[in-house]
Amino acid sequence: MSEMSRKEETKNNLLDAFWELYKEKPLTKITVKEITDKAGYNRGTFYTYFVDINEALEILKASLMPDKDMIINPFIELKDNDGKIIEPIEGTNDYLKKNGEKIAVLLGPKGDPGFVHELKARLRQIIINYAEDLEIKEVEDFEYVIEYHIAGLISMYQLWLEKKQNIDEESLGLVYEKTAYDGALSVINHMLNDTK
Amino acid sequence: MSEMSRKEETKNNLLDAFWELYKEKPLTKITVKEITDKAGYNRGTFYTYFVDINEALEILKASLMPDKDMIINPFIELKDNDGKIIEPIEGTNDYLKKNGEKIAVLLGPKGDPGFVHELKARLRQIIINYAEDLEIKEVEDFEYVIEYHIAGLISMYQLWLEKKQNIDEESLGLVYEKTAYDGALSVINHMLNDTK
DNA sequence: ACTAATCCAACAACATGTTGTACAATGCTA
DNA sequence: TAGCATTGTACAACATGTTGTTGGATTAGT
Repeated sequence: MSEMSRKEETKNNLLDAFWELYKEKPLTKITVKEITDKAGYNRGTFYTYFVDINEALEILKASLMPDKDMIINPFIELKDNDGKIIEPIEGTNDYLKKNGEKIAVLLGPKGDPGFVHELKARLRQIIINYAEDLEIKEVEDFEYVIEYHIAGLISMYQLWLEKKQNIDEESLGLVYEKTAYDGALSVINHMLNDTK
Repeated sequence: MSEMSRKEETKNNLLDAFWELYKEKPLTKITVKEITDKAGYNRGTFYTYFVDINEALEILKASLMPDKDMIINPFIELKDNDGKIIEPIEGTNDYLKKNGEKIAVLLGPKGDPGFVHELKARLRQIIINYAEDLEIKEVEDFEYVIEYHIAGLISMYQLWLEKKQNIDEESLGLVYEKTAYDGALSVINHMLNDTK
């Protein structure tokens, strides 16, 4: 572990305690006293670091936001003009390894819609910037396709976590690829017609 | 307007007032007093109808949940074995017309993740029931494809509302169809390669 | 190196606000 | 006018946000 001032340490302890509670119950039921009790501080101390509980959550969310330079790859496989998949950006996997559990909670049914919203907006922006470099024409339309795909992907991943990984990662990957490249409705119709 | 008992009317007034506040600020900052002041009742009256603010939200959410017999169509166009699109269910449009604004808020960045989760789960279940009647094989895989599509569609719709309908409904419909039938990544790659 | 001045994280205590409940008094409406 | 719906009021329990104090660490002066 790296050096840490007392200030930083206390703040982290408070955030950790808050997170433990956040995993268990809705924001409305969490009190400052609970947080500080759990972290082992006086209630007043909380207010030297945060103006209220909401701010604590905002700080947590911000710390989980990916940098601009990360994360493209697990969400979308961009290909260049020759059809070659653009290489994943370094650090993405570390990011997910470190924050995956928390992110899963925020994406889940007790999670935070603001987080999901911001996350999607960022990913969209990253991809759109890339597209603008290529002087793409139908930018508005493009944005909607991206949105559809990002949301679908996040949600698929979230469902997988919720179902306790009931299928293995490879299978999920295959389903994902088929869906994303052939079209969800095509795949569905195909599956339906296979039955007869 | 239809007949309404005093009791129903009061309850509705309280729910309306709550909704006005909910649109503006997070649940944690809303107090019972604010609600009853806005609705013009005594604070105690609130407690004859709800045990707490959370319950008020739950009731609101429940009132916006689509019946089992509705809503398939705007989210997915199921086709039968001959490729004919199954007819939309009656009442779906009325439902969206009446509740669209509220639903948009609940799906949005200040919305409720539980609502989104429940909504997706219901839609998934409706479709899966349908699929099981047809004795479909790969049920697990099927579920993920559905999830991807529903989430993508909801999110696309939500973005459209957020962008104040910056493209017209027909265009959105076209983008949607192309994406859902040809695959988001295929469409994206196609758009990118069109630039050069 | 020793002391004094300063800083500042953490705390206890306080004032104020909110919650949930109770119950008698008042107002509507059928 | 009888029966509910709503009000007004009060209360205990708890939560919030602020203030002034304490004591250990950090810095500055000699």
